[in-house]
Amino acid sequence: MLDKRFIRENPQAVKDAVAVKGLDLDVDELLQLDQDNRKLQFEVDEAQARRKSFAKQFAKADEARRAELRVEHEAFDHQLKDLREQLARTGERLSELMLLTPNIPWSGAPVGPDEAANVVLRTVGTPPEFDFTPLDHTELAEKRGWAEFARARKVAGERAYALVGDLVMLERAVHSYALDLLRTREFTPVAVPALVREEPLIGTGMLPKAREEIYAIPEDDLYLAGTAEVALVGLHAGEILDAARLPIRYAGISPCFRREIGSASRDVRGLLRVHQFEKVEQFVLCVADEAESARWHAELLATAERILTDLGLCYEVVECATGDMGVGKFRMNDINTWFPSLGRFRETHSCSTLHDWQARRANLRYRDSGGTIRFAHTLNNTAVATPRLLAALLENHQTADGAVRVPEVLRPYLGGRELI
RNA sequence: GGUGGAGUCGCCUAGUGGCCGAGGGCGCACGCCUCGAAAGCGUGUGAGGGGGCAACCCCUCCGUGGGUUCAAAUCCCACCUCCACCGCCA
Repeated sequence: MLDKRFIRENPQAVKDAVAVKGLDLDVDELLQLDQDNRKLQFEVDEAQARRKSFAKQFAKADEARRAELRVEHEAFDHQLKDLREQLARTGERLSELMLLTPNIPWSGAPVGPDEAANVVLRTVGTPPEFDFTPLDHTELAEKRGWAEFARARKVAGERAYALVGDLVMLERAVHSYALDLLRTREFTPVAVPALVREEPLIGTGMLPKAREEIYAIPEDDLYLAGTAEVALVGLHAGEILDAARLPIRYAGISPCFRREIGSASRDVRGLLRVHQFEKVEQFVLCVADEAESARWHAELLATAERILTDLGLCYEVVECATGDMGVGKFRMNDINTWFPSLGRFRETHSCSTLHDWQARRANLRYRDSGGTIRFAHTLNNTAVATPRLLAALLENHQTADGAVRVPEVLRPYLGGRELI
């Protein structure tokens, strides 16, 4: 969400953002509604003031005067009710549109309608070369008895999987390693609810835009979150934090659920695109300073890169285009990891700065040293998301005899084993 | 799941229809006092929206949403959350 005052003063910037992000939002309608709304607000305020003085007169009046006042009030009351209804209507429509206002993307973002316009900033590491025919992760996992697909689908439908044996231990190792690394960087581990209410989904910007991507449990008015970010922002929604508490750094862990409606019948095989997965998420809540959040963005990105380097994986860092970054984002960098079976890079991490767009929705503020209340900046990036990252580890570190070399950083979590 | 109780300005609390335009205490800030501090005394101390060039003014908010009334923190209804006890349960 943007500041109404900003929209009023910079309508063109908002229209440009709508255009480069490929959105459908009538900014002029929004401006008109905003104007109407303020006019109505003024009229209601005036009427309300009259009503208050009315009630006061009434309290002091004798019975005869009261009878008169009652008659006068009745006419006036209709008017007030009518104004209130009008205000409620425009207010409702206005907030609907406000929830659709995009963040203004940073000037360095490539302009383009989708990921085809993304720009690769750097490639780190080299894809492995095999002197044997490598298996894809699905074949390898099945060969080693590390996953159940057919049986899992009996239980949970398409895209379902069950990890088995050493692959479970590897998943745990990857998560433990990521959490430990983040703890050394003063990120507090938080295990958050994945089952969430509507408010935090609106607060983070997942709703109303991505409704079809989210599992809903209507009996209980709950949803399954697609990322820990939902709960992490939600934890502080509505609060006014003391600036001394910032920056807040969380390593959020949670199961993540995605309906993958937009990707129906893509990547249905294996562990690349699943409905339920596990993620360690990096999250930062900091003061509303562009330089400050830019520094955190760089650090979140660097940490993710460090993780991939530690895991011995080859990756590329991408500057995401305006049309790919999503409504709320100021800047987004994806990290794509090399998958031998695909012969290309696939997204494993996504690093985003939202400026105060998310904080405005979640009403998440802080009091700065001068006592001024401001909306905070929020940022997030994947640390590790499995099983997609496990698939990368299997494929990149496989040996000729169907084993997988364990990256050194994971060995302490696997009883020192070099191979699984 | 059942029964009972509760949710007020950072914290504690007063407040059963008009004097609440929300009182008090704690905390905090500033001032006085002091060599300095503590104590004491005094003053101030929520958020959001709107109007005006401005000093300033107005409106909304007492968990949330409805309702009753000329008038609601206060009465009614629903929901949310918390507490206690009972039942069930990984």
